[in-house]
Amino acid sequence: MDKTNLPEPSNFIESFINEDILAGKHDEIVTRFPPEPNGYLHIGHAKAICINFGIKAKYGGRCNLRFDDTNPVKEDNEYVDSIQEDIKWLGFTWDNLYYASDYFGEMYERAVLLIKKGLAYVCDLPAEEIKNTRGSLTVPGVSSPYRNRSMAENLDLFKRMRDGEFADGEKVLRAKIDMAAPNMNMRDPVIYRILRAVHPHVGNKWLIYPMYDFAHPIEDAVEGITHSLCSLEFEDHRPLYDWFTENCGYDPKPRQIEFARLNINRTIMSKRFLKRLVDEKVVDGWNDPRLHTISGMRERGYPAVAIRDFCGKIGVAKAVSEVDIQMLEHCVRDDLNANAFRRMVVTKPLKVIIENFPDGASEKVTILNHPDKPEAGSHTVTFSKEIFIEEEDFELNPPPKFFRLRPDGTVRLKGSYVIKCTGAETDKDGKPVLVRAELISDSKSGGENAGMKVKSTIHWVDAKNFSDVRLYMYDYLLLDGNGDFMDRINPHSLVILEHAKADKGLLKSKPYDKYQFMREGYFCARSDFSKKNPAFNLIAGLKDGFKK
RNA sequence: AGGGGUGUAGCCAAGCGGUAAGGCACGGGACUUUGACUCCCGCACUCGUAAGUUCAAAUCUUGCCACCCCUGCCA
Repeated sequence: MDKTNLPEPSNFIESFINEDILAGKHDEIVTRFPPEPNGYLHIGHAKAICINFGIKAKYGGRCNLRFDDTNPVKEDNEYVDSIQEDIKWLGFTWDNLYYASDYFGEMYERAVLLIKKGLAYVCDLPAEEIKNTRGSLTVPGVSSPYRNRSMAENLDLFKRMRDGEFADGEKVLRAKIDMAAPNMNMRDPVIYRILRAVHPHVGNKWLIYPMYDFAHPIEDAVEGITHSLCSLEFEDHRPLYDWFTENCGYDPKPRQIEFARLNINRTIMSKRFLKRLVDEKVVDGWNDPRLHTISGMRERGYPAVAIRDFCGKIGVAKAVSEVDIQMLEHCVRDDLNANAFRRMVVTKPLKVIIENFPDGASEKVTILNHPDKPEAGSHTVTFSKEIFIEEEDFELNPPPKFFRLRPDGTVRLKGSYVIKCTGAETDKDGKPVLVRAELISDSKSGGENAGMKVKSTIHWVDAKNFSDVRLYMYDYLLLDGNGDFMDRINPHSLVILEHAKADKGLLKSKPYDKYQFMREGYFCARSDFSKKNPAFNLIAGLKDGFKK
């Protein structure tokens, strides 16, 4: 590493890395993302992924993907597949793909080494007894009666544990550290347990499985990880982590650094709850668009770049915090606004009849796909005597500062004419059901009066040529105080819109399943991501439609 | 005989002895074929708190307060 030209650190982790480089500890910086394949990745994982892969990019180093699969009872290959897909979709490429289970032989050997050093022993205490003798936060633990078995006996017993001579749970291997340590993790932690389970990656090759605290430092050391980044709850484990790398004879040793995990208000990110939502069929699966799993967000139409941008903006620190969901939405809007194709959609249709437009006639109107990027091309929609506008874009008795359509008022139809309202029909409740208007000739885009000033522009759809689509906009799932699930309606979110009317160019095919609209990358800014605007048209973006 | 962490604006977050970056949110204005976007302007005399050291403290010292994590054969 060039010590004279270190990258400017943007957080405390990078400051540590720079210090280590300056101290001459490393030639190359190596990180890893080590998920346990026991669930789908969510936005919280995205933070860890961005940090680890971000360091790789910044320091020109490496970053591995490693499945931390040391507990076969919780893991499944469905998850190893989804995790890879999600990381790739987020835009990252790992240097190597490893499985912790491929190191089981190495780990076994290191455990034997600990026994030979007198630093580990086989304990026959049942789980309950181990718990009882561990002491409490304020009371020291008491030593296991098996703590002083001879090295030869320990070696023999451990080998027989491996060979299947004992039942599950009958014996464990423990590190011999300090039963009186104030740090509970150091009170002779279990490092191997007997478990008869088929492992998704290594099958039934092993009957004993290493525990996280023992396995993780070895995994990191074997791969030459220089900086092992994890979340805050592992701070207490760092002394153990260092104890294992030291006593198992690894050099150089990886350095564990902890950072605060991501919390976002109003969103569920705990794997336990996510799994419950899926298992209890509250949602349709791990990729349900209402979820903030990576696959759910992909399904909903979040651009990957927005998620990366978000992770960069929230920073990395050690204070427990809760980021406002608006920060995420801002990042989404930012990308959509810059890149998404514009399309018009009317979600609550109100019919307008243009009285001075010939019956049965129809005109073509060309609209830029993106207002700032003519190179993105354009699309054509039709205009005829009857159109739909948004219900809320017309007010019979407009409040002050209402700039859209009103009796005798004018408004610009996006990409088309300026119209003047000549009347309206209401139902028995006084709610407008039909608006009459006339267009101002030559006010059409490109026409002589195209430049005429109007207070506002609204979106519309030709009543003769629209696509009838079902739009489903879900809010975030929330938990109530009792931990039971409930749906909550977001003030700026529409829940279910049965029949929206969209300009014909918008959708490719029929019929639409309920999430297709979002999957195809269209966004309704008004409902999904609008800050507050009462009348804003659909910002639509084809997923791959427009390359920046 | 508990231990380990963290407190900077409504929400994130820089800052590491020289007089409080930036983003989100919010408020005001300009612009606008969508009131969006964009662009300006505003938004912490103060950094959990109380003392102390210093010419100078968010930064150093001490006490106190608040919150988070730790007693799985989970990770």
